[in-house]
Amino acid sequence: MNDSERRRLVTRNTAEVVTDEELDDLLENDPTIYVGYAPTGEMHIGHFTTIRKLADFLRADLDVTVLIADLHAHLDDEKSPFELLDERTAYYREAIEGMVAAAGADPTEIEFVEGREFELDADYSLELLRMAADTTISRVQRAGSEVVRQSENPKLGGLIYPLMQTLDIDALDADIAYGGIDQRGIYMLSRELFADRGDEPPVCVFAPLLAGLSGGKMSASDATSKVNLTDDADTVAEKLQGAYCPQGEVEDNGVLEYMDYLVFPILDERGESFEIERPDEYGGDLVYESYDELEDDFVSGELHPQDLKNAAAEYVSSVIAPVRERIDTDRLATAYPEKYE
RNA sequence: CCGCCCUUAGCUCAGCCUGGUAGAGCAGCCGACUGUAGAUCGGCUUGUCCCCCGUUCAAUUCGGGGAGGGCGGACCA
Repeated sequence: MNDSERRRLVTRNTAEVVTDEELDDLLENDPTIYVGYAPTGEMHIGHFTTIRKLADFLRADLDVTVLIADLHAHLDDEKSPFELLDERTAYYREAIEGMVAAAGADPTEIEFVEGREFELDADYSLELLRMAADTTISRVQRAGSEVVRQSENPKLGGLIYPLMQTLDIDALDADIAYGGIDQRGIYMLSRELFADRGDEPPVCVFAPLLAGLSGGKMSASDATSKVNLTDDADTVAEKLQGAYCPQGEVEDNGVLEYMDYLVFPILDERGESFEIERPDEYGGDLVYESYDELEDDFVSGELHPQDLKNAAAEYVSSVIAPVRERIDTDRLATAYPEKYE
């Protein structure tokens, strides 16, 4: 595989790369890339869009490491109780493997690591303390503001969080730090801290974040604003039916984003097209080979939101189906006892 | 260790002084209107009033204790 093809695989469907030049340099060798997920709430379709890209990284022949950041899950305002860390870690790993497989790659090629395996090592702890001694509260707060839960009475844990994430890059020997664009603040701080220590800063690749179905940002607490990986076909249809989707508008349109970032990339991989059934009175069925064609028709008014929603629900459901089937519901229940009695 | 303040609907809070089991805004849900959703209009729901004990016919309200949280003081050897 030549460099430009690798580059295309690594960067397609991303929100930002910092920096392009540094990435090019790395791709001349065999770079390692890592992404971390804190096993907090149930995984949803937003995770799928970032995880789907891991398949691209594997195809580009990168060394992919996935960190299940168990300590981070607890450190961030105790989103996960300490006692549930093991169960949630197991659930996250299983779900992530399912998503990678659903994206057409082999999950066994990924190296999975858990935070407690190395974040408690003496040298890691020492570096953490040295970093804490040298970093102001406001800088860390600002870096983590998009990721760490904000509250009136923030815990110390939320300040340690970005520092540990920075040390993880080093500890896992990652040349590239990958994550959602919400991670940008933390990784930009990481790059500065690396430079301060005289180390080579990581290249950062950011995935776009899916908008919420109710318009605006996706909210973890608003169940109707996102599709869960365990949602069945009817639930998916119900949620998409209720989605904010103004005719002809692309802005804040969650339904279109689902198509762009999730459905079309996967259809692409399978070599399938997007087919919309439409009553004759409205013009009959439609077929799209690419997202751009679909967006054009939507903007022009040729494609009505209701017809899009109907088809979108089916495709979204079919895309998450393999993940849904792979998730062990008993494990899910023990990982979230307050939700599944 | 000491002092002061806070804890009421999913969220932000009012009510408590002058006891009679509670309200607003937002959110949410339903209906109307659009071939979707939203916006708009109409309607509706929601509560161990942090816990325990006491006073009282009656406590969210008064008294005592406790828990959780916040702020300040003291200490700076």
